[in-house]
Amino acid sequence: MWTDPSCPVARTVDLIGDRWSLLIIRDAMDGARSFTDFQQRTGIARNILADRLRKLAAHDVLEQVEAPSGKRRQYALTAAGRDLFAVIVTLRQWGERHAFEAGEPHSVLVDERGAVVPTLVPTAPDGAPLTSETTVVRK
Amino acid sequence: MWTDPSCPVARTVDLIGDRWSLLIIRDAMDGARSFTDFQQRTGIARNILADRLRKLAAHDVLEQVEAPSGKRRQYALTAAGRDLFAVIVTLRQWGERHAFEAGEPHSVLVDERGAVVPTLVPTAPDGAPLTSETTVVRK
DNA sequence: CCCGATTGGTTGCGATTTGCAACTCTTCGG
DNA sequence: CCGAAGAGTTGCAAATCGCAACCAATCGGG
Repeated sequence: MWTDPSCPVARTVDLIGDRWSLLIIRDAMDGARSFTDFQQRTGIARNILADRLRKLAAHDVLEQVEAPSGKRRQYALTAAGRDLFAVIVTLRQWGERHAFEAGEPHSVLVDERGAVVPTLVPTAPDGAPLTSETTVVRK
Repeated sequence: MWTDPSCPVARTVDLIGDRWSLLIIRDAMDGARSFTDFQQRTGIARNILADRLRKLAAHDVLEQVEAPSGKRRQYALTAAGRDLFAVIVTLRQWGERHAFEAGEPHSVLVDERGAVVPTLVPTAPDGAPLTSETTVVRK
């Protein structure tokens, strides 16, 4: 089932590591709920969207909920799906730094007061910044 | 060229958002340098690996460097590639929380002292934790 | 200096996966 | 009750992937 069973990175990538799943999750965090919401925001093909929504639901990232006043289905993030927020934020912040020309405009993530969300940096328990050179994977 | 030109998440996903690129970057951060290093660690097909290494180099995530004592090529992360560390860390931490059964063993990321790297949480400038519900994307 | 092993790919081809368009079935609004 | 959306499904054609075989350049030992 897993690409590399002992590595949490590989497992996560197996579950959500394709272009469309990540964009679907992004849009769910931005308020998308219906099939056509997702289809229009991402531009994904409808059959692939149906497949991805099924897989994300099967992996407990999304769930189907009954709309309050009707029969039409809605998709909502589960607790695990909402917990992907940090992943989406780091992808966004990397893109802002490295996928835009200097001065090229892009959207930004702000909190309820309108303040820009600070860059997420891995740190040691004492607060010192960490990099791949100052960390190691222990089996 | 871009799936959604104004969204930094979409741009990042366009560049590195496939299963193999992310695993290649993970392995590069873990010390992989040669073609066969990457091939053996990921298990990727050789032609696909050659293609991904080319693309990652074209997008300035990896670069080819001459090995000190010889002609054989090595791949190294660029500054932009090393800056993906936070992305790999959040993917890893999500996987640890949601892709393993309770009690199922997995590798962990530790700093030079051996201390486990704390969970990365998006926060407001004042340190308050943020979620997708307490943030908004401003165009 | 020569030979076999290793490294770093490339090529061909069959198996999957995607994307597009058309079609269906249900539901919502008036 | 009728027409328009919404939510998928189906049938292809085209693009990707994965495997195995092949190849050229090193490297390493004798």
